[in-house]
Parts: sequence; structure tokens; C-alpha cells
Amino acid sequence: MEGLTRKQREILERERQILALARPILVEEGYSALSMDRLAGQMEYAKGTLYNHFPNKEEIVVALAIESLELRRTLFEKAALMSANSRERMMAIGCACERYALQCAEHFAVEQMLRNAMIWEKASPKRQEIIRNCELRAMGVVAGVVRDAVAGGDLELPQMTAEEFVFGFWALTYGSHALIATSPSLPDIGVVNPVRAIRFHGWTLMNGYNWKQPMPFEQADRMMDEMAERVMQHVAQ
Amino acid sequence: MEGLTRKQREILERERQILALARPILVEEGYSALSMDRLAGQMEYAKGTLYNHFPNKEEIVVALAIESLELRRTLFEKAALMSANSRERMMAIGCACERYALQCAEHFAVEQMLRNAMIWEKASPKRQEIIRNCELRAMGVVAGVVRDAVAGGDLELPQMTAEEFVFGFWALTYGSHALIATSPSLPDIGVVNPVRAIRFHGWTLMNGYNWKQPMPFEQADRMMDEMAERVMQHVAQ
DNA sequence: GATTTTTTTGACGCTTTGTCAATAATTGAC
DNA sequence: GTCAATTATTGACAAAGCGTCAAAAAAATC
Repeated sequence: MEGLTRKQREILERERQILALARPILVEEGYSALSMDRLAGQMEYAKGTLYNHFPNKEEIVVALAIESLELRRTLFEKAALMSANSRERMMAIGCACERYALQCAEHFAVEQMLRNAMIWEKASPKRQEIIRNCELRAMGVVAGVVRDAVAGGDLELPQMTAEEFVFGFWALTYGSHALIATSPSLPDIGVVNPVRAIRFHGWTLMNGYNWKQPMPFEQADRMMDEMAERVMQHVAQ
Repeated sequence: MEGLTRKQREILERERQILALARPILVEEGYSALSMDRLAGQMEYAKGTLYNHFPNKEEIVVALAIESLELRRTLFEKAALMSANSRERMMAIGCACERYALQCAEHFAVEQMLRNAMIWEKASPKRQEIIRNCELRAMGVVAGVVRDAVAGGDLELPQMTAEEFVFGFWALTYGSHALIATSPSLPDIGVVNPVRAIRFHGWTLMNGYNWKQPMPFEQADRMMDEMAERVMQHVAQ
């Protein structure tokens, strides 16, 4: 915010304002409720001015998603830095995922929209690049923990890159929370406590890989509750 | 198709025709390319007639998704019936998931659209019910295999319902294929062979649960290739 | 204070959805 | 076979949203 002219700061500020106005509409009323006319009305600017900031409606959504991805990355980084052994650090990241999806559900929902081709395709190359970079960095954080584990002798990587290893946990947590958020009535299907189930599956997967310093599930479960506390206190909402 | 009047059959036939026309547009050109005017034009019927069949555009998508869900369920059922021990039957289902997502990518993509609130919310209660039922039955098939495994002494369920147990594998396969289909450039992130990675993770998760009659991964991998053959020969495309 | 540059504006063109009164086709009673 | 009643089809139309762009306003520069 420093090395910028007044004009540039004004523009940035207004951009923030647009996004701040757009997010609750998008989250609470859905994509179709977010109209440029409405946004312009609430902003007390003409529609054309909005289009000076964002070339189309989708870009606004993408910009919001970037904010959300950045929050997630922050949580990951915090989690990865927790002083503990490698397995516990991985648990902390899983925990961050869980809390992000549940407590920052708005962010998770917006992030999800990126997976819609309709939106992704209209994103500018620049923002696409930012997003790829965000994913890359998030992956880097987790893969780092895995590499530490290998280096420290806690884990043996089975004919896979660290990233492919991480991919499994990513799929597990992402998949479960996507299903929780969008599957009509998991409980009716018999999945009464999906969150606990996923903790257990993650724990079991680690066991399957023989990740060192295992602990009984009950203990891991309690530990994740505490970790959640610590990771999320950063998000004072 | 039997106990129906000629009229009813005609209506059903035209419904099929609409869906057959809509699917390639939706799959190849995306949701926004699917317009009611265009569809009516190609059908050589007026738009109003389309609206006699489907109350809105979204319902067409939902109807297509139902067809896809039904195909998936069929694959599941075929896989679950393969003569083998419980662990191999579970592998066969995982395999069906994998092939469905990769070889029937159009179906998988359409199915995914249901997870979009914009679409789901506009679905008629009747079709919502059908979908829930489809999910319920698919879950039933897989949970059945798990219960068989428990009954046969191959597996011990750890403080979970069979459905919650299945949920883990569901999340893993669903998540991974959703990521594969929508994540911009997994390879750039370091995930070179996500499909193989997921097979390995699934295999490891089973090991973690101590599911009986384990086999070396290489062997499991080859077996899944064969199973794929058998399961998919049903989908002569 | 005049001229140039930048920013803002909102009416307009275009597309798409979904409706509905008018029209056409079908049915079945006699 | 005819005709009234029912049912199905049609396409013009209203409504709403996106994105544009020439004109107007504001800011910057000299």
C-alpha cells in the first residue's frame, strides 16, 4: 500500500469495497443474485465504473475466491509451523482443512465456484496464474511436512512423489467436505457423523503408511480439537 | 413402457429426444451454450413445447444427471457382484468409480453439476427425491460389501456405521476425480500420476483397516486393470 | 484559465428465460 | 361423419441481465 500514488490507492480501495459488497450477496443469495446492476446500485457508482475494475461478473467471483484461497493458505502455514512431530503437524493441517470448510464455510463455498468451468474459463490469465500459484504454495507447505517426515525417518515414501502422497490426503479432505456441503442429506444415507468419520479415515491412512509416532485415535481426536482452537484463533470472526 | 397410452409413450419419447439433443451441447459446449431457443430450434418444436416437458432449463440438466447417476449405479452393482473376496469386490467398486470418472467423463461432469446450488435448488422435489434415492442405493451397494466383509470376518468396523466407513472411500475417490477434472494443472503442482496415486491410497487405506486378504500393490494394480475391462464392457461406447 | 487526459455515466443493443393468449390438433359423443 | 370439448402447440412478448460506448464530467497539466 506504500509505493502507490493516491489514485492507485483509491482504485485499490474501491476494488476492496466492491468485493466486500459482493461477498455476502454471493454467499447468502447465490451466484444469480449477484448482478452488476445491483452491485452498482449499492456502490452508488454506475455500472460502467464496475467494468473498469472487473472485465466481467465472473472476475469478481474469482477475485473473491483468491481472497479465500489466501486465507486457507495462511491457515495451512500456521498449522505446518506448530511445534510437534511430523505426524502431528500433518494432523494440524488436516485440522485446518476441516475448520476452514466448516467454520469458514462462505470461503469454502466461494472457492468451490472456481471448479465451475463457466467461471474458470472467464477468469483472466493473470488471476488464473495467481490461483495456480496459491495452490502451488499450499501444496508446497504440506509436501514440506511430508519431506520433513521422510528426512526425519518418520515416514517412508512408497514409489510416489511427496506431492502425489499429499494428493491422497487432499482428495480425502476436499472430497469429504465437498460432499458434506453439497450432498443432499448425508445423514439419511447413514453417514451420521461425517466429520468424525473423516478424521478417523485420515488417521487410518497415516497408519496404513506407517507414519511414525502413532497415537490412539481418541487421543488424536482430542489433540485435533486443541489444534483447531489454536489455528483458528487467527480468524477472529 | 408397456402399461402406457400412446400419448404417454409419445411424451416419453420426446423427452428422451430432448435429453439426447441436450447432452452433447451441455458436455461439449457447457451450460451457457445450452439455450432453450437453440434446443427448440434443433428439435423443430416451439420453445413453449419444451416448457411442457421441463419447467425450466435446470430441470433438463437434472434429468441428464439422473441418467448419469443411473449409469454409475449400474456399474457399481456390476462391480459388487464380481465373484471374489470382499476386499477384491471393494476394489472392483473403486475401479468402477475410476473408470466412470475417466471414461464416462461426460457423465461425471454432468453429475457434478448437481452440486451447484444454482441447479440443485431449481430441481423439482420429485427429481430431488429420485436423486437422493439413487445415492441411497449406490451407498447401499457399497455398504453391503462392507457388511459382508464384516460378517465374513475379513474386516472389523471401528466405531463407525458401515456407511461412515464407505464415506471415507467415497470422499477419496470422488475428491480425487473432482480435483483431476477441475484442478488447473495438477502435474505442474507435482502430481504426475494422480490416478495411480489414488489407487495406492485406497489400497493403503484398506491396509490401515486391516482388511483381510491383502495383496501386494503391483498385483492389486494389475487386477484393477482387468476388473476395469470387465466392468466397462457393459458401456459399449 | 484553457487544453488535454482520464474517469464516470447510463441509455442502448443483445441475449436469454419463461409466460400466455391465440391457434391448431385430437378426441369422443352422438 | 360432424361438431363441441379438450388438449397440445405456437411464437410474440415481457422481464431481466450482461457488457458497450459515445457523451458528459472531473482531474491533471501547462
